[in-house]
Amino acid sequence: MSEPSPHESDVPEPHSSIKRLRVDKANPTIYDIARVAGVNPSTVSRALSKPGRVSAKTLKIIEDAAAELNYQVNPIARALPTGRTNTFGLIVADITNPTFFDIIRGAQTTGTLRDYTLVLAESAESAVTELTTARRMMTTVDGLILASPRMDDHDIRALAQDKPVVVINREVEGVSCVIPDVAKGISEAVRSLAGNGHKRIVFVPGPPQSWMSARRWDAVQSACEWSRVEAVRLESAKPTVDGGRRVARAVLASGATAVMTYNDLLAIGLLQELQAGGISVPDEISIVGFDDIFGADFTTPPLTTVRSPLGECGAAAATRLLDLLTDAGSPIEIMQVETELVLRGSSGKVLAKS
Amino acid sequence: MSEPSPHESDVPEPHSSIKRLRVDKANPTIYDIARVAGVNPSTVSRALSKPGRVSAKTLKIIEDAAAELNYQVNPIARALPTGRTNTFGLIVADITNPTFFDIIRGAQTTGTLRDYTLVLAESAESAVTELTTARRMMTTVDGLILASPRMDDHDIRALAQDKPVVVINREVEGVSCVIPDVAKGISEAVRSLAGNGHKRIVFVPGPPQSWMSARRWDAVQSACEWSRVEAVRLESAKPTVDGGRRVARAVLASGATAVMTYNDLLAIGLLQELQAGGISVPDEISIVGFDDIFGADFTTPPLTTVRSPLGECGAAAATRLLDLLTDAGSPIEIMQVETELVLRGSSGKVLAKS
DNA sequence: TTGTAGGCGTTATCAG
DNA sequence: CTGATAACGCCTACAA
Repeated sequence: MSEPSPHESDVPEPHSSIKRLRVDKANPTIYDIARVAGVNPSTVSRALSKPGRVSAKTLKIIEDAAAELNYQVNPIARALPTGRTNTFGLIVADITNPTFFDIIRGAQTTGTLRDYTLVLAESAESAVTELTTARRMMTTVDGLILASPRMDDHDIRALAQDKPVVVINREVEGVSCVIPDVAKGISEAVRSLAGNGHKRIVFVPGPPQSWMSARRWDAVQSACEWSRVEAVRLESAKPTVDGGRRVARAVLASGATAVMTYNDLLAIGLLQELQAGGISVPDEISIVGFDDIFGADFTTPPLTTVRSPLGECGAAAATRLLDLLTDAGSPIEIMQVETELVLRGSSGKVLAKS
Repeated sequence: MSEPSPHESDVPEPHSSIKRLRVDKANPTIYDIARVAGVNPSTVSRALSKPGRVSAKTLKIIEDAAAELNYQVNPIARALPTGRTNTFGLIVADITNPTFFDIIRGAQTTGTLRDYTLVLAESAESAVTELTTARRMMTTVDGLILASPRMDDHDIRALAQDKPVVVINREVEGVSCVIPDVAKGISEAVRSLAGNGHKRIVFVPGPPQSWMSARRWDAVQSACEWSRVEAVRLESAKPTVDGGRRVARAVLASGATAVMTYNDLLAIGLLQELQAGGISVPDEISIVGFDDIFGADFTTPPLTTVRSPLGECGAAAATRLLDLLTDAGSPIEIMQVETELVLRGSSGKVLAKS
């Protein structure tokens, strides 16, 4: 018991090359570079970060040394004195919802383009989780994108006071937002439905806290008014495929010949449930979704929907955020992106019923 | 001229509350806490990180002070001495591909559960981008998940030597992997097709570098052999809906009555194209996809597919990684997750043609 | 149990 | 243009 086995394995050290004594060091620092380059660490720092604050000659020496040592900056060491991490956060309401996939994608892609990396989190549709997550993130990232946030305007503004914040799918006074202009797409949709003889449109709203849901309903109402079509609204539904299934009965009961849903997920669930119940779409009832998510055109009939350029939103938000991070002040606070009707098979003429 | 105006403004200082002198400081540090708590900073550090290394009394004092000052640890300051960021990276081959959404979701969710935050990046299907990204990430995160990596085994092992790495959808010797066991699902699928009278199955492979694609083809071959069905293979196709459309002609030309595709995207594109060409599915040709991605059941007929539990893969990989991060050594290197046939409408009996 | 002192890898402020 | 030297905020032996 007193003698621990000296060597568990006597396997010879692989690749034990003496001349690489320091070259293979796990994480070479600017001190190591300084040593082989024969300069002061601070000079190395300058050479590697600032552009022309160092003579061309020593720059070369330092770069060579860095290359030889296979040096990589330590981002967190750099972040400590500077406070910048070259990182931005994205918080989505529900990572389960494909709507956000496009947003994530857009943000990630344009972030990478500008050498920023994406930190992703979700709020699980909870305002408090969202705020907590945001707060924690704030300490790590340079800026934050909030996609369809559920927390108070107040809290959002508070966050924005700390570091740049961009909000997607909601308008918050005093903070930069990118919001789809629903008016155009919705009026196109309503006009199309009206043109097909629909007299009564029922709207299936999403979560009550959803700013976007309210905006969409507003737009549906005014478009209907304009087109002299009656607009009715159901109770809030969970914005999922299953939520759509659940709402089918109420939709039927509404007596409308056309449905517009808060999002495509609802529309798809509704479509499935109606078809399962023997209802023909669009002959008996027309369905119009919202967003044009991935898979919206997989259904039969493919879903007519008001496309919201989600990917663009994510990209625009990231661009805006990164601009805020570099430029000092940019006046524009609200970016609108266009929505448009994507006419597919799930909407059409109203057929005489009896 | 000799008397300067004594007070430029006589306006009383707004909100000059003396007691908040330090309370409202932007970013309180453990030093601030130490001051108000009347202890040494190091004690604060202990109190806030270590469990029972501090007396209950002073702990209370410190916690109160922290709460009062609204203290939040600075993760990057903490990361510098410890080297741990409570962060893990996930690199996916193509953020455009819905297959990865579930993986992302699974990883994000279980990461959050264990108080880790997710850093997301994509390699755009490029081996070099992937390696570069991975290298850069390595400096910031505690561990890395590689989903369907495209780089060399060698490079992956090199990364894994630095920090814990878990690979999804590929087997790399010496590094932890979570891979769907395709055999079960595929043999179920082939048996089902054989049972429906199919004598010749054509397989549409994915990207040539895809380890998974090769495995799937292998499994299809051996399952077919076992079921005494002929298996043929087409050229590699882009694993997208569009790729699926493009391959329709070749599928038809193969003379097979059933197709199995590398993934669902291919299957869906193929389905659409065949139907557009007046071919009836599954009456004239059966289609079996792979993965069971979101939307696979939106089609008409809904897609029969070999489900790969993507979300589970993401979750399992994250769990494994986090275990590696906390526990010292865990022997298990390969986690297999089961695949299973999801029988839906796109496959069925072969009908006599003429 | 608590305080002291040094360090983590960079940047930043001064001199020189 | 370059070299010292002090932060940045926290952790961690080591000592008291």
